[in-house]
Amino acid sequence: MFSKSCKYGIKATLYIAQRSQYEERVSLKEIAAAINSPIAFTAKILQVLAKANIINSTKGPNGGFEIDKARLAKISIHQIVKAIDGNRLFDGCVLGLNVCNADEPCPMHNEFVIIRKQLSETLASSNLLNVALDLNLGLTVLKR
Amino acid sequence: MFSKSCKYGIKATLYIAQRSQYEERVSLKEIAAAINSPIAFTAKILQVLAKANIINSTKGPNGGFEIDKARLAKISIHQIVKAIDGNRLFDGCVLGLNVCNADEPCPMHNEFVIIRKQLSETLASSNLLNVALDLNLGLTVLKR
DNA sequence: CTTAATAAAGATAAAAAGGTCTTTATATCT
DNA sequence: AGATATAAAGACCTTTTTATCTTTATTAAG
Repeated sequence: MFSKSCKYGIKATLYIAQRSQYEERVSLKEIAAAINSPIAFTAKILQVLAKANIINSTKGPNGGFEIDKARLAKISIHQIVKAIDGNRLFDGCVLGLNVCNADEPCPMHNEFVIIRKQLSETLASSNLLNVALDLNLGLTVLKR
Repeated sequence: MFSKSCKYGIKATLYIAQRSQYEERVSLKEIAAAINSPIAFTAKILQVLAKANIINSTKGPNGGFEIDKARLAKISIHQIVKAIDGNRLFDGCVLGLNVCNADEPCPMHNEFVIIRKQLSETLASSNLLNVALDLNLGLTVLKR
C-alpha cells in the first residue's frame, strides 16, 4: 500500500506531532529512535516533508523538527502520503494501464472507485492532532 | 497497491480466463501481446500462478495456458493477489509494525480495518467469469 | 570568533524488484 | 526416431528503492 519511505514518513510526522502539542522540538536521532527507523534514511524523508511544508526544521544546537501547534489539526495523513509517494495510489490505474477512467475502464476500475474513495477520505480526515491524542493516551504505538 | 508482477498476473489471468470461456488455450506470446507485458517476465509470473493451481499450463506444440471453464466462477482476484504478492496487503500492518492488532494497534490500524475489509471482500467477490464477461462485451480493456 | 550541535546535501552502497537470456524438459507431429 | 513448438528453470543483468557515509551549511552558546 505505502512505500517504506512513506511508512517512516507517517510515523516520524506523528511522533513530531505528538511532541509538538507541547511545543517540543525533536531531533532526528530522537525521531529515529522513537519510530525505529534508520537515521540517515529518515533524514532524507524529513527533508521531503520539510520541503512540502508539513514539518519545520531548524539547524544548529537545539535544532530539530516541529510543527506549529495550531496547524496540527489541519494536516492530514493524506498530505504526507501525497508528499512522499505521490498521487499514484489515489489516481493511478490499479492494473497499471496508462489510460483508465469511467469511459475506458480497466477490469478492476469500478470496484476500486469505491475503495479508493474510502481510502482517500479516511486519509484526508485523519489529522495529526487526533492521531496524536491517541498516542498521548497510549492507545496506539509507533514502534514494536 | 499491487506490485507490477501482480498487475501483470491479474491481467494475464483475466486474458486466459476470457479465452478459456471458449476452451481456447493461449500461448505465452499471445498473452504478453494481449496485456502488453515483457514476455520472459510474464512467463515467471505464469509459473507462479500455475504452481498455485490458478491456471493450467501445457508444454509442447499447441501448448499454453488455460483454466477449466467450470472453475472460472470459482477463482477470485483475491487468490491471484495472494499467490503473487502474498498476504501482506490484507494482514500486514499498514505502517509496517511487527505487531499490530486490535489490542496493540498502530495509529492507523482502526481506520484501515474498514478499508481492508472492503478491499478483501471486493477482491474475493471478483471472480474470473464475471470479469471476463465484461471483457467479452468490450466494456473493459486489458491494454492501452 | 571559536566550538559544538544540529540538519542538508550529495556520493556511494546494498537490497529488492523488475526484466532478459540461455538451457532444459516436455509434448506433438511427421 | 527426429524435428519443432512450447513452457520451465535458472543464471544473469538493470532499475528502483532502501540505506549509509562523508562533507557542507546553519545556528547557538561560550
